[in-house]
Amino acid sequence: MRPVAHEAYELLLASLGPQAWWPGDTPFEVMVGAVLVQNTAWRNVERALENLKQAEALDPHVIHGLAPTELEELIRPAGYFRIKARRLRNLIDYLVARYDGSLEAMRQRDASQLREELLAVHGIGPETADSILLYALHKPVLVVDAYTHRIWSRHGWIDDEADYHRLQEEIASGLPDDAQTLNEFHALIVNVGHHWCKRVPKCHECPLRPLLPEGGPCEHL
DNA sequence: GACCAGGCACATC
DNA sequence: GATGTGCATGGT
Repeated sequence: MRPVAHEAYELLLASLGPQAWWPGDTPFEVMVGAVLVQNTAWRNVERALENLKQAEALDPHVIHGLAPTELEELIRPAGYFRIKARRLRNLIDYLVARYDGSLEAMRQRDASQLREELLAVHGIGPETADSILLYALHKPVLVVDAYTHRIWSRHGWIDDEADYHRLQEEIASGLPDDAQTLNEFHALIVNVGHHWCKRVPKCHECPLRPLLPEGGPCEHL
């Protein structure tokens, strides 16, 4: 029997198709988006990114030079704007100080070292770090988010209490170790999250139903 | 008007 | 170590 992660991946890819995911014109935009989307709906992040573009501020050195209140106003639509302005600033301070603002330079280092560096930045936790590694730097790293956790625990594939790393190991060990697949996998999971596995779930129509043992249940069936 | 959204740090016990 | 709380906007 193949790992459930791989079964889920194939099933979702077949039913939903390739996602071509993480909106963003440049790696830097993706990185900024990763901070702005913390516990926030993506549509709100879009407004904030649009503001930054309009102000021609979607650039490490420009943001670096912005006054704190200017940055806050630009990203306000993304919510938690004071906190996020600080977090973004911390991240960009690091990017400028260590890599002269170049994501290309950053990408030359290996993923485990970058992960440590990112986690040392105040305001960057495991998910944000992994999102940057995968979607901005194209490193083969699995991103685990609230949807992943919800889906896996509701189907009984992992203990409810499992932390980020345990869930990440559990799922990643069943998937090929390449950025393209891990990107696609997380994108498919978010798609399921958006449409079927919210707080109020629609399990009956979910494409993952075939993976339930006969008679269910996902916790909400 | 309540509830929710692709986290994280911090306080308190 | 475990549990609880603040942070804020915009859509349903």
